[in-house]
Amino acid sequence: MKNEEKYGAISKSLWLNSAIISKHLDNSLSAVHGVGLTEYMVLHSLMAASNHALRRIDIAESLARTASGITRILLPMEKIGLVAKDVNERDARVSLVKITPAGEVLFNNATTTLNARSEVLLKNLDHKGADKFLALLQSI
Amino acid sequence: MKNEEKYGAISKSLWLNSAIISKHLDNSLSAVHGVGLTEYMVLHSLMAASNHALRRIDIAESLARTASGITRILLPMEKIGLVAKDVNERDARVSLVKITPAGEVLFNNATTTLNARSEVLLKNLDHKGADKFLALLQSI
DNA sequence: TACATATACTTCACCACTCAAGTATATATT
DNA sequence: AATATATACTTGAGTGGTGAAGTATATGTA
Repeated sequence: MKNEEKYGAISKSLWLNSAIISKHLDNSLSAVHGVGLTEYMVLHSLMAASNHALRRIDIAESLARTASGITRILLPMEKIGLVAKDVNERDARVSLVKITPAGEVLFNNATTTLNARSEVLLKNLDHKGADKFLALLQSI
Repeated sequence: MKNEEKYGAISKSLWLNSAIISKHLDNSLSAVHGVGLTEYMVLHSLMAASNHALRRIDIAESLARTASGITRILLPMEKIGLVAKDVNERDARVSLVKITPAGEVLFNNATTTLNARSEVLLKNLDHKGADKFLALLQSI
């Protein structure tokens, strides 16, 4: 019984803080740079990839989105020139995505915003309920 | 320079894990109970409130959503009987929301699902990159 | 070689939001 | 009491997704 209660508190701390934090960061990015957290994460994945290119389905899995969601997200990103299509010569089914120089610039600027915003968020959270969040993660 | 780098890693760990975790939990709740993480959080807020009732605008703020978003989320929740409207006699502008018995049942079931799913997630994350996440939070 | 099955997307119809603008009620100022 | 301003929503138009079904290419099996 006591373990159940304890784990319930851990779980709650996890979903509550995760949801609120990611939503706040998403709002900040949208307001300042016109891209949401998902778009930023796509750029981040591309930056981390070899050749700065990835398959759509791999992006989907790593971001916990569906393939169709990635298709829709990439469409406007291609239009404004943040990413571009690339072909895979060995498999005509895949449509690789690569980041453009403009995409890299936006990614770097957005990273600065995100770092600043994270700092503020962590301080705010500390006042309210972040201590539980921390305790949770230490206990894993 | 070194501090900047270190904080950058902390920030990244924060947004990446928060976004992925909340998305996974959202997906699980939707699949099992037909409600998303936002709806669950609304129910949670109501359960925690005195009289199990809240103003829409307070829900919006605590969940980092807009007032109009809350209006739209509550509409289907009212239709399926998870919440109900209540009036504030002192201020005719406010439209209080209260949780129904059916809402409480769903909330309790969803909590069980969420706890189980959180446990799995935390274990999975440990394999990949949760250690950074933990290190981050310990360092705050 | 032919056929079944799997993979990598894309498209359609729909839900989950956001911002800007509108409505109704409350509060402060004169 | 009259008017300006603020608050608590709601509505319209548009973006960020989802699941199911469709298309094109690849792979395994007889």
